[in-house]
Amino acid sequence: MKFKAIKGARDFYPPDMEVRNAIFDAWREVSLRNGFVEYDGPTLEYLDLYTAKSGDEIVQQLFHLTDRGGRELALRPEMTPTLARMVNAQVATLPKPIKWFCIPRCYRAERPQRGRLREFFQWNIDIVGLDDPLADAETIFVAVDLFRWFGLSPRQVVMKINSRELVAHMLLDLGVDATRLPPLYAVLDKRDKMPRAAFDAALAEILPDESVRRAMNEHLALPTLADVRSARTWAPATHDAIVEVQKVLDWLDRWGVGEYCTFDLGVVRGLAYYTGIVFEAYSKGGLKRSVCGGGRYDELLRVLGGPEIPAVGFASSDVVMQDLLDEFNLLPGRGGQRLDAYVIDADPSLFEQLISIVGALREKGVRADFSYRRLPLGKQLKAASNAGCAAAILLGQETRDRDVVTIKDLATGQQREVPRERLLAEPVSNLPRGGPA
RNA sequence: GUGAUAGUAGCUCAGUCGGCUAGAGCACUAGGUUGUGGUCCUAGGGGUCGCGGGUUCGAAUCCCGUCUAUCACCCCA
Repeated sequence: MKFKAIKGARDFYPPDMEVRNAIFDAWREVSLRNGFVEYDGPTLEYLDLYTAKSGDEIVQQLFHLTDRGGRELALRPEMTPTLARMVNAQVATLPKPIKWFCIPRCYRAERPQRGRLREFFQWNIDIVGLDDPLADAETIFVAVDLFRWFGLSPRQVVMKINSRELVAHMLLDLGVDATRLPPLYAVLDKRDKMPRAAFDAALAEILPDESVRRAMNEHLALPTLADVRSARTWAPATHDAIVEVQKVLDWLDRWGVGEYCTFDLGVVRGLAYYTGIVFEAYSKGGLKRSVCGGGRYDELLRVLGGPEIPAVGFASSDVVMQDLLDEFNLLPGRGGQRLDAYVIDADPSLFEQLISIVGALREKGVRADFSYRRLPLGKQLKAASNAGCAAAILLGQETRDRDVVTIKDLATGQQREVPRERLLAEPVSNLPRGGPA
């Protein structure tokens, strides 16, 4: 092959498109049924939108170009800066809270791996303008609601919930210097991925005081929120953070998804801008990858030139979602095209009538097709089956003599005659199943 | 961007101590079948063995480079 798709990009053949659409449909339906509305923005943005948020290093990790006017542009690596820009532009007039979702195509100039490509789709859910644990809880609920949509059980996926604020205040209470927190988050985020010795070494570099390290390791290993609460006498700010996490967990219980959710002090997220609740969903199967992640980012809109306005949200990629569904055999079947009716002539002399009937059916919203070649009846039926069709409509001698057509249910093999006029007047009620959606 | 492993038909793979026109299953196309499909039988198309170079009388097979994929780093927005 002389020409290939570029590295880390995918071709979507019709069967792949079916899977992708099934995931998009789920994302869209779940978003809508939770009260979110869809938005979108440009794929290309000014490069500084991303450097303002993430610093200059980000440039190495995204595709960027200079246009003919000398402007530095970038293919969007994520949606949040665009969201912030759009919200900031109309922040005075948008009714709050803003509940928006988006399914953007995004680009990252990284080395591709499983679950991680250079071109991918992301599902983004954000609530802007509501500083209340209820918003955090609802955001998490939406992610879990998607798992339920696909039939994923609490035995297959888990939503781990934590709070940056809680971790921060715990560490301050335990004697950690405030300036050490950001580098600590980065190390803590990788705790499960690195060997124990490497973790200890990295930790010792940030926290030279061994007694502080020991206290931290002890307290961060506490399995439940109740354990944390009773571990020692915490400062008021720490106590407030505990109460806030408890509220989120209580709301999720009340919403009926408590079984999916668990408190986990190990989830801190690598990103610098998270300010409160953070969460990550994981497969409980072999897939050792986070399938969606997010949290509260109350500073970001201000950093990007807007007012101080609270926000919480998450993102999840179609690549990881597909891997997750595949792992549990929940990918929708690749059934081929869906047709309602395949119209067949038993004799080439009926072909012109066939075309008229196909035209009339299509006008009524019936997904109808036919064979271009005048094949024997058996071959046309075979073509109907291969097209994934519910019904065949046969035109034959009976059509010529009595103006009736024969409708054959391709699933059961049963067939019956129907006057042509009746079929065309009420095609949906005369066809075995399917019909316009 | 760094390192490791792999690449044979659309898919899953056989074939390598270097040797004749490179194979199978599935899929695809056609026929068996002039008014009844899914099964079955037969035949066919499809490969510069990822690409380029080297060694050799001779390379799918050995060597180098490169591309792509996978894995570990980096990063994970």
